[in-house]
Amino acid sequence: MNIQENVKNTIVTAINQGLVTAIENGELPKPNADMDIKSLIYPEVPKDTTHGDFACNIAMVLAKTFSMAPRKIAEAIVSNLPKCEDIEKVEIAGAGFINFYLTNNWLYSTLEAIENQGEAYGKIDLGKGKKVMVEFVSANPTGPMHMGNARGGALGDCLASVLEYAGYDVTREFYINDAGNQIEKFGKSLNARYIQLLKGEDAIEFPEDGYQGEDIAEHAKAFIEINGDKHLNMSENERKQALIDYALEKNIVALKADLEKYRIHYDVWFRESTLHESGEVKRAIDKLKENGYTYEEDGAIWLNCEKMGMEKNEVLVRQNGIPTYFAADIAYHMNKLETRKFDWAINVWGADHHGHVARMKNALGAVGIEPSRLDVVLMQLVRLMQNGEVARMSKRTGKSITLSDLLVDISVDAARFFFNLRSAGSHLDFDLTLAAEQSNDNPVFYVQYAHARICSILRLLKEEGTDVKAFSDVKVELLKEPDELSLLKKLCDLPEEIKMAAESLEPSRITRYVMELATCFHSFYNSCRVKVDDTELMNARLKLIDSTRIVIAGVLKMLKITAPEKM
RNA sequence: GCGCCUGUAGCUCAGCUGGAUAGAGCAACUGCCUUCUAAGCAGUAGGCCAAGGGUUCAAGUCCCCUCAGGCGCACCA
Repeated sequence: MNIQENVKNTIVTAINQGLVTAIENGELPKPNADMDIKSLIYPEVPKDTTHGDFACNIAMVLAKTFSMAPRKIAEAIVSNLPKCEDIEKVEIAGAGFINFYLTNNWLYSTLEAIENQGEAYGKIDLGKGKKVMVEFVSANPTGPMHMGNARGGALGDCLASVLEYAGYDVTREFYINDAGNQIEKFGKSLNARYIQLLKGEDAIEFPEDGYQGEDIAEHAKAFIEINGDKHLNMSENERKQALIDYALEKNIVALKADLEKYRIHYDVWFRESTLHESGEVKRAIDKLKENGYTYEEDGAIWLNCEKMGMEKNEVLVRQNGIPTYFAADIAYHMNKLETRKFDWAINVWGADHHGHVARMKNALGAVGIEPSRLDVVLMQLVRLMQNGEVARMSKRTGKSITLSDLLVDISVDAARFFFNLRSAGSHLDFDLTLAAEQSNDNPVFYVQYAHARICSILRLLKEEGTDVKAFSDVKVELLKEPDELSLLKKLCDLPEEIKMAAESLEPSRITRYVMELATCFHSFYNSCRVKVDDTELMNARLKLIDSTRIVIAGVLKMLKITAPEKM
């Protein structure tokens, strides 16, 4: 049950009825028969609370249609509004706003909803059980994860949680790029380090475009410790393959471990190589051929993107017969949307891949899949700073800075919260030095502190024999201080916030919501005491803060952040 | 050159299908702990919403143009 939505519906119905009556009375002109006036009625929460609980601009919207002054229209509507016990008073203000002041009953019923639903409060049925896959991070398995993956991880994981709350059947997936060029490069790099370790630095030249990181040499060294030098006599291809098989598995295990530490658990780890082995890549290309979107040139097979209104054509199969990443990606999305029958696929990509979005969607259209079934959340890249300067390498270790390095300096709670503070589209500078120094300033502690404070009061009162009462035994109407009401209002907002976060694919809304909720609580805490002589009032406030505790804990759990009872 | 993203307080960012006086946090300043956790609260100050045009009763929000920054434009992924 979404209380706010119900209240809005009540108001829409009332306004609509007022309109209809006014038209019947002849106080307002008759609109065209095909005009759906009801759909134009949008009550919204005014920024300024003195403008009522909900405001509606319908009179201004209809001014032109009716050729009347907005205030006149508003007066006609208001004088014909049906009686409604939830509406305390209605005022016409400003240019023609109709402001609704409601009784507090709807706010009080929030406490009942929280009691009934517990930590599930806030869940809605926007998704109606539709199957959606969120694919995120999908970091290159040739090395450890960087700061961008840290942001993408927090973003994707929380987006998945938000969609779960919104009623979708969500699968989290990691796409392992264990095929293609970068694996080839990985193999060449490993091979070079392997030979250098056994036969000396000068025995083989390190590939120009190879992976320079120390982790490559470490893999080669560990490989030698296990297998000795027996691979030296094999063909280069056999040796490379053995090295790749060994190092890739190690890397994947490390990726899994790092992500688990970051509290991200995937339902599926999907390997690109399986798409090649199963023939799905070939089938995707055949399908494109069949539908007339391919042609051959210079010995390569091309996708005719110009035919789909795009500027540039793309290679699907190289001259050497090896399919491109793009071809595999088309097969992958066919696998998601056709083979595995997901209704909706969401990918979290770094903004540097934005050029790929339109191509991918068009390619889906070309194989007969509705492109709107794929959404891509583009995340702006993280620019890593250290001591106020742009940093590429960690000054401490000399290696590039990884997710695990980050988690040495700041807590998982702080990292997840920080990376979900801003919308995906905002460019982000991340100063590791500052983050480590000021981790106490991280707003996550502000929210956790609110939770701990509530727990502390509950503990104290419990020791004195006072427990939280059931909603039906509490005189909630005693809650009427401004800070009590704004806290109630904020609690009431959660389902609506979930809805907006899900619709806009912006989990950062929820992070900001829970901060605002904490603000409401802290204000309440400073202006109203819970432990007061008036037992009825104490019980009402106790109910209020316990409900707040449940909501904060629930939201933090959704974001996979701990909710400490003491700080 | 073409395309995508961004530009709002000193700094980092919100601003919901256009709505009433543009909001937070940090930094600065002033108050509030013998009473439930001061990791908190209340308040002051800080703005030509990058510049210019347009649409509208109404523009930070929509359209056009310019400027600045980031990122793309491979038989890489």
